[in-house]
Amino acid sequence: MNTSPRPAAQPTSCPAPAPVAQPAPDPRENQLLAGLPEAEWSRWEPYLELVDLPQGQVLSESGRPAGYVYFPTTAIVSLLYMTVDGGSSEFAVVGKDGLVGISLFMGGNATPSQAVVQSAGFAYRLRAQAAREEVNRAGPVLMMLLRYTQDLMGQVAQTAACNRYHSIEQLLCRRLLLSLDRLPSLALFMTQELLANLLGVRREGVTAAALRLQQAGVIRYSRGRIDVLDRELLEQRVAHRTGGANHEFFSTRGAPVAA
Amino acid sequence: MNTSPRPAAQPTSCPAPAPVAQPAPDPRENQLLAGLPEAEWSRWEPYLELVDLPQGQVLSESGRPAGYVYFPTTAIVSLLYMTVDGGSSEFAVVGKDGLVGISLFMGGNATPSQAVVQSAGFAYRLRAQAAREEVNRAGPVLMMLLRYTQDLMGQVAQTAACNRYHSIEQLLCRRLLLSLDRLPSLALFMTQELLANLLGVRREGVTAAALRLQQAGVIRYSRGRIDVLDRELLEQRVAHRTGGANHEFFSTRGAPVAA
DNA sequence: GCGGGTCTGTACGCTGTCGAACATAAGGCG
DNA sequence: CGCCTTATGTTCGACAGCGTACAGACCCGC
Repeated sequence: MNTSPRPAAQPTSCPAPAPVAQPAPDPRENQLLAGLPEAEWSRWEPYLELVDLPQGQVLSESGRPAGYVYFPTTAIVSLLYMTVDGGSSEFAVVGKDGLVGISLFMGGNATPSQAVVQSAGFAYRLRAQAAREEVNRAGPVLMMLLRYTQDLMGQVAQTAACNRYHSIEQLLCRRLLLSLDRLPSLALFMTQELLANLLGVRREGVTAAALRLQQAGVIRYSRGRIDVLDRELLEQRVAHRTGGANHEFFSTRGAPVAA
Repeated sequence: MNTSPRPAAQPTSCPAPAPVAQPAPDPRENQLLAGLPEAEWSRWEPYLELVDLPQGQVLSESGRPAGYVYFPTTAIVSLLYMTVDGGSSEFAVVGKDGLVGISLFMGGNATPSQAVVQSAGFAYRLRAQAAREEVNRAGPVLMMLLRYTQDLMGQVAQTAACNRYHSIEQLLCRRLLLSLDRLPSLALFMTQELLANLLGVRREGVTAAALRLQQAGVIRYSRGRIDVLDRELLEQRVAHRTGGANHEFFSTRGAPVAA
């Protein structure tokens, strides 16, 4: 049984991925923005505001309403479910494939969750009010929102299943892939401690799993930097079982994110 | 590590709760229908069709599109995430508080999930086409849908957290409460085998936990029937830890569904 | 009332994860 | 260069949950 509350998975200031100023990316690197019809897009463009999100920044909290909807391009955001004792558990990851701030459209009581920037980078944001108006038009933007919400639901459901069936190593592999899918490079910047908090396991467990992965030539890492050497192996390991059946999952996304 | 695939959590034909014909309930026992403004309601009423759902019936499957949206009144439906090896894991429970068939509105690629009637009872259903038209009006119905989707997302996220942190006994307590919240009585009709499949644990684990609960006077059970004797105790046990902290969760719903 | 199917209880060995405490290594900074 | 902080590696005992196998108990139908 578990005992002490897992610390909320936030700061643990990682070595900044790149202290150099990155070029500001095109808003339409975000796949949702890219998918908008021309009409909606031209209406939106003037309102989109570029922001540079540092690792650890909290974009929205359960209590107070967030003022913006964020469309990440190079940033990656964790959605965390908060426990009353201050712990947390990641239930979804949002990058250039999605948007942060669904609850703004949805109304209703928000869940006790937090959106925290997990990997520093850029995002474009839109004032909540503007976003809501767009929804009321019931046009393509609403459809986009609904479609994404559906995807997100799938990701969360899968997370639930993974949390039930997967070993630490599998959880780790899946989590690395989730970040990998949303970044251009093969380098991830997160400590084992941070990963442990996101996954809801002990840091030692992550260490052990990471060691195995390194020895197998899947990854190489050192002090907060993880280089993925062989993505295919990573994908295999998500579904790999020693004994009998695998509880392999269907992949939500194009690439075999597996589970 | 896990090994053999958990059997999909479907039939295991339970003793039918009540072979007697129940009186057909008012559609507005469903809380979503009850919350509709008069105008929408009168437009809908003619199209609502009462159905008596037997335990085990599959309302929607990942592949083929479901033809109806269901609003349960006395029935309870499990949403299951399917693994490739035929196993399944419940990620949400829908009763009179909700609706089955969100994906109909949402478009996009559906997740590999299944909606299975978990507790026999009544529901009102609406043709998919009619439902979709209603959404396009962008009126109160859409708002209702969005609000419920938000709630559901919360439930799924909580399930993910529970699956990570909770012991079998806690999972069991939570699951009983989820059903209890959606039924009028204190009697549940589900075998330990079925519960095990829903929770993604071994049946023996459920047996052990159920024994403890019975000895503590929380429940009484026999061959597929579970009577809740003390709901408060049940709620306490969800958050109860032997050792240190609890990872107690916030409750999504009015009553302290806890976690 | 007898048989067979179903539901529940029990036992055993095994492994993964946990909690705790400590050891080593790699950078940052003065 | 040496100190200090942070990240990673290691060890140990404890135990929850797993897979397997089987025994009793209850219900139903013949």
